[in-house]
Amino acid sequence: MYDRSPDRHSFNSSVTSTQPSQSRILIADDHDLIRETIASFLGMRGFDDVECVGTLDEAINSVESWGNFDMVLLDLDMPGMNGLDGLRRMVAICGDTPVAIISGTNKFDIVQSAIDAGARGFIPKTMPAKSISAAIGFMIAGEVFAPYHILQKAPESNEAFDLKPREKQVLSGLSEGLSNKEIALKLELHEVTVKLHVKTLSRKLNARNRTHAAMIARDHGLV
Amino acid sequence: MYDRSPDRHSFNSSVTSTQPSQSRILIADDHDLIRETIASFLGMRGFDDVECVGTLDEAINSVESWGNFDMVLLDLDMPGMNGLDGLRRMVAICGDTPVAIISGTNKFDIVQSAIDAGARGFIPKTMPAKSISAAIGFMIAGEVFAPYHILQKAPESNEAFDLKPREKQVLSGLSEGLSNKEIALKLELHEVTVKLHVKTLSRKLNARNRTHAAMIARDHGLV
DNA sequence: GGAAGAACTATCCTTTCGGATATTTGCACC
DNA sequence: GGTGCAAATATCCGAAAGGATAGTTCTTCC
Repeated sequence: MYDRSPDRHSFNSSVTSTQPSQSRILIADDHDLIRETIASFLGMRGFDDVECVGTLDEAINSVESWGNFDMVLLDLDMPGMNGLDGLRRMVAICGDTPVAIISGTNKFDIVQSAIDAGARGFIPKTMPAKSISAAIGFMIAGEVFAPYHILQKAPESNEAFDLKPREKQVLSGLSEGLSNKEIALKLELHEVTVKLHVKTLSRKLNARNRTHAAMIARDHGLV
Repeated sequence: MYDRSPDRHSFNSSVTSTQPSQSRILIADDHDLIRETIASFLGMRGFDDVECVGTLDEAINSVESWGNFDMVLLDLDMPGMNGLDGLRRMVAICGDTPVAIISGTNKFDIVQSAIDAGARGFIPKTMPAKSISAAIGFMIAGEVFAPYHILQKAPESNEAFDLKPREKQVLSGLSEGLSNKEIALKLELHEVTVKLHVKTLSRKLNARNRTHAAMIARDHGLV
């Protein structure tokens, strides 16, 4: 959200420099390779002052003793993190400076809860280094960042169920909360037939009953 | 999505330069002020080659005669755009180069459909110039961009129903497709009690039955 | 023109839902 | 200690859902 916190880099201070300027960035990741790769890439992109550590404790230590970072990146699976608890600790001591999670996973729920827990953004490790640095610039600018594609609701794994047309129609009736009789009326079928469709479609969706089927349909965007 | 299109700027070409490098950007907006503001700001940030036009036709003209832009920004409300049609036309002739929509509105649906229509991103005019340039860098890097806060599902008009805690629990059972008996087991209640809750909660949600209640719950994000 | 399969219909039966009405329990507030 | 209220429980009953099995159209395809 734009109003999430004050933008420490004012408009004026930026227009007089060109891009990243003097940003201090802290990277905390227990994999040397990843850490160094990102660090070196950031260095080339003008983020000149990058510090690297391998655990949450070291990261907290750095922040507390050196402070005034412009951006903190935390690996979600790093020692000491304990899920999002580590993030919360870091956010608490970081105040206004943005803290972002960097992780191998890219589950929608995790991204969501990370940001709810105070993260200024979420960077998947699958993201090209070039994009990562753009994202970091974005977060330093005060925005909240998360890659578009994982913000999308589940990839609409759609059509793996191969429902027949009739079944789809019945399913859509289901998700309106209609009874079999009402669906039958609507589709000009007999109630028994609708019951049959409900049964088979439920089996295809692997649903335990009509309600479950409707929910599954909704989750997969097939209504 | 990362695989949306080839990344014309390879990793190597980037690491040897610092940041934006020589990117040609086309801005199409009918408001002089906005156009010039963005353009001048981009110029200061190293996007050295920015061209400005005021209508879709001019924009298309520029692309066709000069070509090889690295990024095209289209105002959604500009003359000639006609909603997303203009976007589609531009995308069609732009090939791999990213086309983004820039607009005053920030409705979730519009963002969604713009990207579905081929936009590489969506930039609200309320966004600070600094963030805009970061976003542009991000899109040039091959990513899809949309501001986090409008990607969030509709503001969860939530809690207009004032369900009691038990009712919420039962509701969540409902939306898993559980039977009353199963819900009772899970919550350590008796089946009859669950039935009572289902009835009252359905009335509160204005649902015609359990399935409908589950769908309404899902629609309003209260599960 | 017969085989195969899809969509639909018919019966039968058990379980679950949904609704109505009444009673009990526990808690908070004078 | 009585009043009020929310949550839970108890019966009863008709309607709907769910499962199984069998039969009917109708088309398609060889």
